[in-house]
Amino acid sequence: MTDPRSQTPDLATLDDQLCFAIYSANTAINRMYRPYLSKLGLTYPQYIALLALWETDDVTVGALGKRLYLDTNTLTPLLKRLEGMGHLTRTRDPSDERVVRIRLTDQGRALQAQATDALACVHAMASEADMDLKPWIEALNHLREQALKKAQCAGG
Amino acid sequence: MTDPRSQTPDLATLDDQLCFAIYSANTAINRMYRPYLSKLGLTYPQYIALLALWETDDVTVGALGKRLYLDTNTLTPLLKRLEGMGHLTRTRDPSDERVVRIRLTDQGRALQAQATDALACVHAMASEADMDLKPWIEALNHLREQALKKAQCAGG
DNA sequence: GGCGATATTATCGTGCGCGATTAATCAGAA
DNA sequence: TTCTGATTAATCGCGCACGATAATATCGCC
Repeated sequence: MTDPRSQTPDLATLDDQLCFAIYSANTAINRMYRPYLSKLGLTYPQYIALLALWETDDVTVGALGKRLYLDTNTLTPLLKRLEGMGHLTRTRDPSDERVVRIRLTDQGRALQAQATDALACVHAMASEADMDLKPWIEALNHLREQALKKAQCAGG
Repeated sequence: MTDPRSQTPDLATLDDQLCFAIYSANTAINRMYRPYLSKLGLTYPQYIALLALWETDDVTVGALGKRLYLDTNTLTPLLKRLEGMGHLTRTRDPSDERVVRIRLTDQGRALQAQATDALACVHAMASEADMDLKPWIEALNHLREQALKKAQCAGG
């Protein structure tokens, strides 16, 4: 216990922190996508939302939020902006007026083809770094579930 | 090519996207930390900044920004809030009035000991999930560097 | 010394992310 | 029917992330 580092244990240094590694990797990926997405007039979260909609269209705000792990306080204004751009429509479900259904427009669907540049960039990065993305993605998804479980525990 | 999924190729599905895996893992980790940090009156980015300062104190805003991959437009208001809480001081360097030096107060240094709960939570998660964090962190740091390189390329 | 170029930090506007609250609708019981 | 509680979405305020711009200080060159 006379380790000189006992005052600033390894656990507390920035490079040893999982939180900083994920935080900074996320902003870095965001910055990598940004130039491609700005050509399409999209932000990163808007792109993420469109990814979900390209996969499953005609969903409620709540269902989309569950898919993206976001609440309506984040989604509603984001979706309004995408609606304003003409990429989707937001309409109350006549059979249950509480629900708002999100549907892509033709223009919104057409965006998917235009977004290939961003994807190509990621794969270029992966191949340059000799990385196989699949295990990464699976591991990160697993990590997310673990963290969410812990978050629900503590946050009650 | 008669695969029904040819209209929505695998590349474009949410769960196969590295960007979504990191994005959602980051928000999940954020949520895991939140209850512990809110007890200390800190936000997640404030905690990240303090991690850097606990490691290296008495730095300029610019140097801290380089360490955290953030610019002054993000850091200045964040540091002002930490200053307002009494965790650090912001003083112009008399030998170069352009520079602002950030120094932890005793109170700011004392926070490090109080932040162990958050760390314990991460390690509990890791052990429950049978994860060795070290290779993860190294790999994520590598990923960040690759992404930043790509970002500078494209955005340059 | 004076002046343009560079460096460092601060400011402003927009769009997330989220805790807290509110509003509107629906379902079911009295 | 009417009232109560639950569900769904929207709104508000604060803090971060960042592009763009501005303000101040320093340095190099003449």
